[in-house]
Amino acid sequence: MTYNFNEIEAKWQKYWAENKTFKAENNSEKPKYYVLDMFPYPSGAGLHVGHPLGYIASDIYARYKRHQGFNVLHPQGYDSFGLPAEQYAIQTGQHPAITTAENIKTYRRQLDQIGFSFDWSREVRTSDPSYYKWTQWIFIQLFNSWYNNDSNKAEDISTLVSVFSAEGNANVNAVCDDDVEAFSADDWNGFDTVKQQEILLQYRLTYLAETEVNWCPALGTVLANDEIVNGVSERGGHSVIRKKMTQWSMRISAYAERLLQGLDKIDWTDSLKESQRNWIGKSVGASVTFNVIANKANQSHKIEVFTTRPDTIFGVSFMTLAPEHELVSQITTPEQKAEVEAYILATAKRSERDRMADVKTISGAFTGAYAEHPFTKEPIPVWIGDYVLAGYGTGAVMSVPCGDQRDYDFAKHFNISIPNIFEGEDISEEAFSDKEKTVIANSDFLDGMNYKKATKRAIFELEKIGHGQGKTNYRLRDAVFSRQRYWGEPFPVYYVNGMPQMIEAEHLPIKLPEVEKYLPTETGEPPLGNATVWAWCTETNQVVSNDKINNTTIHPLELNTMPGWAGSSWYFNRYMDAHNTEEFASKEALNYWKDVDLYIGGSEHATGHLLYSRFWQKFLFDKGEVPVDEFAKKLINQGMILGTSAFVYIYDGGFASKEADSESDSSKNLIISKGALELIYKHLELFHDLWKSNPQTKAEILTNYRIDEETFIKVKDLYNSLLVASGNLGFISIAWLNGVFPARPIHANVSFVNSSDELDIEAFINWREEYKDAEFVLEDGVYKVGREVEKMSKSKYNVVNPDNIVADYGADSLRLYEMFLGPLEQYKPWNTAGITGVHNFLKKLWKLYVGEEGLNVNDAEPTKDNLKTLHKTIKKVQEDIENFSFNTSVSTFMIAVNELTVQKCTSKQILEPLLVLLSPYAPHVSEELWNQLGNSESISTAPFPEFDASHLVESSKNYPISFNGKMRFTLELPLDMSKDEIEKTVLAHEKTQEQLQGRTPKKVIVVPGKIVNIVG
RNA sequence: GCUGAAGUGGUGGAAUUGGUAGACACGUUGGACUUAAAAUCCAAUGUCCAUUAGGACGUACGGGUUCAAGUCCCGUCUUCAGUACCA
Repeated sequence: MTYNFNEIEAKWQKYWAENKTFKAENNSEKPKYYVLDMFPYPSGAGLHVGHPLGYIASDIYARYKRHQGFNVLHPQGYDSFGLPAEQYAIQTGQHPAITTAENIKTYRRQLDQIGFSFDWSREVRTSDPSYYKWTQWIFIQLFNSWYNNDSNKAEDISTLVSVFSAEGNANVNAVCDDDVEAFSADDWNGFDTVKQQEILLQYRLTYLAETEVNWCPALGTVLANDEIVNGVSERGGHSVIRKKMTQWSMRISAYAERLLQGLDKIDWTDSLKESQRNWIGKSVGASVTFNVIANKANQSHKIEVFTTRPDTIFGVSFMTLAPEHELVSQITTPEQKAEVEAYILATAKRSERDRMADVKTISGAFTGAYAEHPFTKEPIPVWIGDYVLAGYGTGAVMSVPCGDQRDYDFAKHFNISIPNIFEGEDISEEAFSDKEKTVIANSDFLDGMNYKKATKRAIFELEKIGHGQGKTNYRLRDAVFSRQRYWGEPFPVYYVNGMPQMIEAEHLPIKLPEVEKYLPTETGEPPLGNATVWAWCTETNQVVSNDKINNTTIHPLELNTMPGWAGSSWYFNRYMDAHNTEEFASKEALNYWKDVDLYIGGSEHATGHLLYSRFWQKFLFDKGEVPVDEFAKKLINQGMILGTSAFVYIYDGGFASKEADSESDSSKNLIISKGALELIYKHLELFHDLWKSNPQTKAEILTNYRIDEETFIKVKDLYNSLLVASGNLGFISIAWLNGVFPARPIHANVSFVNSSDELDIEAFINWREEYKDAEFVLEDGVYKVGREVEKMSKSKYNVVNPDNIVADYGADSLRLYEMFLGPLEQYKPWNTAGITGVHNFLKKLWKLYVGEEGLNVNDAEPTKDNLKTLHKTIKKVQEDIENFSFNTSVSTFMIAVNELTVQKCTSKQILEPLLVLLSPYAPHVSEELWNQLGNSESISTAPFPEFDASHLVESSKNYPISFNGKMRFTLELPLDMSKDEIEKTVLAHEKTQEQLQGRTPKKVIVVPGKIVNIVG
C-alpha cells in the first residue's frame, strides 16, 4: 500500500465536514480558547501560497489546543465589502454581490482543500444584511453617546441633555469639538430643536463635520493619500484638489489615552505596539498664549502655541507659524506682505512628500509682526516657516533656538539671536536638547532648576498670569467614517432640516439599495445618489421611493456608505454567536468566550484595523455590551511569503550580416542561458578578439587572458554555439562590441522551471508566441534561468497557486512546507522545488507504519531508544508550538521518523502517540493512520502525549575537549564522574598529550555535562 | 531623521542560560538499481591548504569582555518595514 494522499485527504475532509468535528459549543465544561485569523478579503484572484501561511499556523495552534483539552473556537469568514468588487462592477456592470459570492466560493474551495479545522457554522460576511444590521446598530450607539472625561468613559447622550437643561455646559468635562460655545440652562432650553441638535453633534462619538479631503472631480470621488501620485490620481492621472466636505467622523481621539494605556496589558508584538504608540503620539507640555503687539490698525491678536518644554520659555527669541495659519494674513505688516505671500504660494506648490523629504533646506519669511513675551514683555519677531505643520498642535511654535535643533538652524539661517538659557552648556555649534542634563539659567524665577522642576514652575507661573496651562497633546486625529462608494454598509440615517436622524434599531437593517450605475452621479453625489428608492418614511418605517420625499414624513436617506474598517472592527465578537437575530451576540456567549486568545495576521493593519477595533471594543465595554475592553490578548504577525521570479535573457544587440556590420531585427531573438551569459560577461574581451580573429596561439591566449585550458574550451564552445545560433537566425554572427554585451532579462513563468532552474523551452515558447522562432543558447545541454526574490505578483509571473501544490503533493505536504520555510514572523521566499523534502518525509512516515502487506504496527515492547526518540520529540514539539516556532518542529518530526526507521520500530506504544504530535501539522495522514491503528474516534481530540523526562536520562556524555577554546576531539565519559576525575582522565588521554606537545596546561576548565577546555 | 526587525554555506534555515557553528531540508557531485528515464536507496558536500594524518580561516565589518562569543558590551555598515520636521 502506498501513500495515496489525494484519496486520504478527500476522505478525511469529507469526514470532518459530515461529523462537524470542529464545531465549537458555547456551553462546555472545558476551558475556552479562541484562535482567530485576520478577516480575509475575498479577491477575484483567489489564494496564492502566501495567503494560507498564517491560517496554517493558527490551525496548528487550534488543533494543539484541542489535544490539550480546550474547547476551541476557530472561526472564519469574509470581509466582503470593498473596493475591488465595486471597481469590477463599474467596469462590467456586474452586481458586486454576485462577484463577491463567486469569489467567496473559490476561496472556500481553496481553504477546504488545505484541511483547516474551521467551525464553518459560524461563518460571517460583512456584506450580509444580517451582519451589517449590527454594524449599523453599533453606529447608532456611537451617535447616541458622548465621552465624559470625569467618569472617563462613554455615556448615553441623554445624561448630557439633562445636564444642559439643568445647568448649561459650563461644568461639562467632555471630549468635544474645539469651538463649542458656552451656554446656560436657560439658553439651552430656549434653543430650537435644530440648534440643540447642532450642539449635541459637537459632543457625539460619531458626528458630522466639515473635513478637508482629496477630491478628484474627474473620478467624482475622494482619494486616499496613497492613491495620489505626484499630485494627480494614481488611476487615470486626473487632477486632485483639497476640498471641504461634510462627512461622518469617529471621535477616536476621546480614547487616545486609554488606547495608549491599554497597550501595556496586551501581549502584542513590540513593533506593533510601538507603531500604535507613535500613531497616538502623546506629548505632555503646556499651552502658552502670546499676545501680538498691536499694529497700526490697532487690532489685538493672540497666538496660542503648544510646547513640551515650558521650562525653556525664557529662551524664546522668535515665533514660527505654519504658512497656512489663519493669523498670518491678519498680522503681516504691509512692508512684509509681498514676501510672505510669495512664500505661502511657494509652500503650497510643494507636496507634503516634498516638504517631508527635504529636511535640509531652511526656508521662511518674517511677517513684520511682534509678539510679547508673557514674562519679560520683550518683543518677539513672528515668522512663518514650513517646518511648522498646520495639522499638529496649534500650527504655531514658540521657537527656542538654544534648545531645539530645528529652531537653531532656522535662527542661524535668518540671523536671529540665540540666547543661551542652559547652565554650563556650549551652544555655539548646535542646540542642547538633553532634558535630563538641563539646568536652567538666565531665566528669572527658573534659574538653577532642572527640567522637571522648571517645567512645573513655569506652568504654575503661566497659569498665575493667565497665559497658559499644562496640556497633553495627542497626534491621533478623529477618523473620517464616510465613503463615497456603493459597496459598503449604508448608514441608518435620514435627514430632517439638514440634521441627521437615526432610524430606530428595530427597523434595521437598512439594506443597500439597487442602483443602475455604480459611479457617482452627474451632480457629484455618491453612487447611492443613483438609487430611486432611497428615502425614509417615518410613518411606515420603510425605505420608499425618492419621489415621495415631502420633508415632513418622508425624508432623504444618507448617500455615503461606511468604510472598509466598519465591519471588521467588531467581527470577532460576532463569531461568538454568529446567528443571533436579537443581539449582536448574546451576553452568555460574550461572557463565555470573552476575547480572542490568539490573533494572527499581517502587520500592515497596525494602525488601521487594529486601532479602530480596540476603539470600538472600548466603547462597547463602556456601554456594558462586552465584558472586556481589549479584544485580543495575544497577537502575532506572520511574515510575507515572497516569490522566486525566473528570468530568461534576451540578447539586445546587433548582428553582423553580409550587408552590414551591425543590424538588428526585433523578430529575431537570441535567448541566452544564465551561465552562458555569465561566461560571456567574464571573458568579454576574449569573445571580442575571437570575433576579430586576432591571430594568437592557444598558449598566447591562455597567458594573455590568464585562463586555464578548460575555460578556454568552454569559451570556444560557447563562441561556436553563438555563431551557429546567429546563422540559424540568418546572420553571420553577433556584432561583438568591445566591452559591451547588451542583454535584457524578462520574467518567465515560474511553472516552466524545474528544481534545478532548468527551463522547459517548449512550454515557454507556447506561452510567449513572439519567441517561437527564437534561438536558445544553452549550457550543458539545458537552458538555465536566473532567479531573484520579489514580491509575489501576477505581473512577475511568480505566483504559485496552492491548488497545484495540493494536487501534486497533497495538503499535508503544503502545510508542512509552509511551516518548514522558516520562522512564522519572517519574510521568506517560496521555492516550490523544496517541497520534495517534506513530501519525502511523509512518504517515509507512511512506510514506517504501512508495509507492502499492510500495517507494520504491533504490540511489541518499545526499546529504550524508541522511548528516547518519542519523548525528546514530545518535548521539542510541545516547546516549539508554545513558542510558535513551527519550522523547527517539522525538522524534529523528520529526525524522529529517520531514527525510528533506523531502529525498525513497530511498537504501537511509540507510533500511536507520534501521530497525535504530528496531527496539528499534517492532520489528514495522521487521521488516516490513527484510524488504521484501530481508533474509531477522530484523532482531533485525542490527548496530547505526556512527556516523561526519565526516558531522556543519559549515563554518559560525549565531551568536547577544547584547547584554548578550540574543539580538538571528543571523549565519552560517564556523567556521574567528578570534576577532578574528568580532569585527570582527559589530561591522561593520549590525544591530550599529542595536543599539548609537552607543554603544561595553565588551567583546565571542566563544566560537568558540558565541556572541557584546556588552556596553555 | 526617528522607531522596529534583520544580516550565519550555492539556497531556505538550526544552534537552550555564553559551552562541539552549519541540525533538518533543497541543490550539487559520485555510486547502486534500470535497456533508459523517473522514482527509490547509499555516500560526499562551509572556504582554503594537505596524498593521508591533519591544519588554517570562518556567523555583515572594526574593536572589547571571557578559559570560551553567532549569542554579551561599544562603534560602523547594509537590507527590509513603519513613520511624524510632532514643537
